[in-house]
Amino acid sequence: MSHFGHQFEENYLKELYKLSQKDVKKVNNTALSRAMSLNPATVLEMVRKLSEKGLVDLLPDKSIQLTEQGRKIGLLIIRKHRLWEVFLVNKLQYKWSEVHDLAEQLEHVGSEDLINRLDEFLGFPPYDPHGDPIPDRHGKLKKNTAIALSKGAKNKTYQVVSFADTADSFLDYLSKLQIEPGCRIKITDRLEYDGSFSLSIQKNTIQVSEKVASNILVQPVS
Amino acid sequence: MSHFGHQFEENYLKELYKLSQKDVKKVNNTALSRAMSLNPATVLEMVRKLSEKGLVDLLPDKSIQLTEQGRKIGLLIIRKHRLWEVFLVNKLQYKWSEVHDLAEQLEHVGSEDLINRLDEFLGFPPYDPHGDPIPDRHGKLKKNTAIALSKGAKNKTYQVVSFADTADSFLDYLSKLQIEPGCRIKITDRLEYDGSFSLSIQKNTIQVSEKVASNILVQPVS
DNA sequence: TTAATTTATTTGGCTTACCAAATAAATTTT
DNA sequence: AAAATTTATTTGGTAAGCCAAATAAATTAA
Repeated sequence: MSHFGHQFEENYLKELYKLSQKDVKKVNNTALSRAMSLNPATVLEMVRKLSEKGLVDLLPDKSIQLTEQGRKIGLLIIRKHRLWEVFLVNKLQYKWSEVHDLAEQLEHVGSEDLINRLDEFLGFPPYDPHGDPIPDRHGKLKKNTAIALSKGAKNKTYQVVSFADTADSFLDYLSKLQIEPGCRIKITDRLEYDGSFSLSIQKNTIQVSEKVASNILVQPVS
Repeated sequence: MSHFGHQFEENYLKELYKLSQKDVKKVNNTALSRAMSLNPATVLEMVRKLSEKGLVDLLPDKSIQLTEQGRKIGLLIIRKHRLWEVFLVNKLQYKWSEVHDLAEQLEHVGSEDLINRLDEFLGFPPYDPHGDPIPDRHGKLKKNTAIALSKGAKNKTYQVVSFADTADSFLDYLSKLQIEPGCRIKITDRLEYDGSFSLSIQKNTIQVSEKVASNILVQPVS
């Protein structure tokens, strides 16, 4: 079934890359299984194959680590994903909240050459429509200094950079609240009871849960 | 493995559609197997599944026929394939001879909405880079009425559809003359002596040999 | 440190799309 | 019509990627 190229492999490597960015601690089998919504047995099996291929190292403490080669592929998939998102939004007039699922399919298509051409066609965009930086063709990624909005302080204003959760339903919810990359949000209050936030956005005040706030990545406005 | 959408199904339906166009005679299991380079047992199995899904009819004489529903899907895949080819050639500067494999991957991506947007983005091209007609969103397929430019009439304007000769050197020559699919050419004169043509392209007038003109496929502009 | 819990691993099984080889059925040659 | 050939179908088997349930090992709590 080489019909499918290395789609499965690529998804594992991409997820491992994401996890390695997110958490400081080691990535173990349970973490990866949960992140991918797959059975641990399945993941263990696959991870061993990746290890045989030299894409992953299985450390003695059972943590899973990308090799240099594996990291490169994971990052390439992220690059592809984000560039296709730019294409869908800038060229095909999709809303930024609609493109994730399509990009998940497109990210496995074709060659590195294709994505380099797409990059050029799009004018080498540095960020995707969600505000996430796009790795360049050498794998260089801009540093992201964003914090979760939930870590912000009352009465301070922040600029939205990107979102930690990329589910379409979440992005859809955000766009209905007019929360999008680049916009400004002031934390007007916080409810101790359930940790929820009152936010002021363009003269509207809205309420969001702590979970939502923790998935909105922002930068302090100077 | 619904992970892969209906990629397999789609390939069978696409191939059946192509066969139904090509040959007048019935399509049997052997023909389909050969066309797809698959074992007859494999194909029989799959065709039965397609039949259960109402995408294909198995006639008493063992011939395989697309149902209306199946035909629609097959044609949609062809539409997707050809539109992606146009994208790759017109926007990403691929050569016509390089795009088939990539288009075979892209044709299974995403939704009908995606391809309609792509269609619009590309300006509703009637033909792909190989000169094959692209079905419109309603499944209407233009009759391929392309003729060689050398068969055209003086003082008439034509739109370039494709090229009969696909040698790199020829395509290179054409692109230097700014002759490309979709562009308009008016035949301003013809030299009886050697059959060569005077053409007007975007306010420039150029001379081409009869041989060159015979390899440029065009459509009359109404 | 013992018990409880969490994590890792093994085992047996499922489904899908594939194949080779055997048999059955139909068609073509002779 | 009988023989030869081609086509259709059946049978048994493979590899991937997945899962549930059982067991083993490690970690955390008591």
